[in-house]
Amino acid sequence: MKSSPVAERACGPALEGPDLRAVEGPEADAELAELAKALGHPARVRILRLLVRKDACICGEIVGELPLAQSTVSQHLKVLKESGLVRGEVDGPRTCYCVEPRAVRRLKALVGSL
Amino acid sequence: MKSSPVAERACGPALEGPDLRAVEGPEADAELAELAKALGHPARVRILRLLVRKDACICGEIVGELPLAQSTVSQHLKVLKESGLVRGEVDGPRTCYCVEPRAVRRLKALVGSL
DNA sequence: ACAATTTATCGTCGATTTGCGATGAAGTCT
DNA sequence: AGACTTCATCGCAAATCGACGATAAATTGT
Repeated sequence: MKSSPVAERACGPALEGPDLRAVEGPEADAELAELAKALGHPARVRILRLLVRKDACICGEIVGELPLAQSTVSQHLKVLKESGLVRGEVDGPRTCYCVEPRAVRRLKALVGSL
Repeated sequence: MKSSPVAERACGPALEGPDLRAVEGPEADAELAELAKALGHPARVRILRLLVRKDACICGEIVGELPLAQSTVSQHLKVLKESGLVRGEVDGPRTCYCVEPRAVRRLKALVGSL
C-alpha cells in the first residue's frame, strides 16, 4: 500500500534557504523576463493562484476549473514547470502539481526591485 | 521659450491616490497577465529599469543602451506604453518616456498577492 | 525654405505561442 | 489480461511576436 503517511501533503519538500542571487543586472533581468513571461497568460495566472490556494493539486482538477481542453492545460502547466514556478511529481496515474515557493519568492523579490 | 522651469523634471504629474481595484479575481488575473506579458522580454525589463533609475529618459538614449535597432526599441516602448507601465510625452522633436509609478505599484501589489 | 535630428510606423520575415483533437504512455482496478 | 483513468505528447492551424530596414512625420536650427 502506498497511502499517504501524512494527512496534509504537498508535492515534496520545498527548497529552503535564502536566495543569494542578485535582483539586478543582466542575469536578473533575464530571470525576471522569463518568470514574467510564464505569468503572461491569464490561464497561467489562474493556475498558479489555484495551486497557491490549494497547496497541492492535480491536473484533472485544474482542467475542471478552466474553460480549456485538457491538452491545453497540460501545456500551460508545462510552461509553468519550465519556468520553475511550479513543480510536478508523478503520483500513480496522476501528476501532483504544486507551487515552488522559492520561485514565487524570487519573483516577488525581482518585481519588488523595480 | 520653453526651458524647463524645474531642474529635475520627470514627464508629468504622476497619477496619485490609492488603488481601489481588487488584487484577486478574474479581472485581476487578466491585469496581472497583461502586465507580466509586457515584462516578459529582457529588453523591456531593461528599459523599465533604465526609466526607473533615471526617472526620465528619451528613446534615443535608451537605444544607445541596448543592442537593438531604433525601430525595435520603439516597438518595445510601445508595448510598455500600452501596458500602462510607461508613459511618453512628446517634447519637441523627441519623446520623453517615463515610468508610471502607479502601474508599477499595481504590478507589485498583484504579484505580492500570489 | 532647407537640412538635420528624433521618433513612429509600415512591410516583411522567420520563430514562437495558443488552442485543439488524436494518440500514446503509465498506472490502477476488477 | 483487459478495461479504465489520468496525464503528456504529437501534429496542425491561426495568431502573435521580435527584429530589421526603409520610410514618414514632426520639430529644430540655419
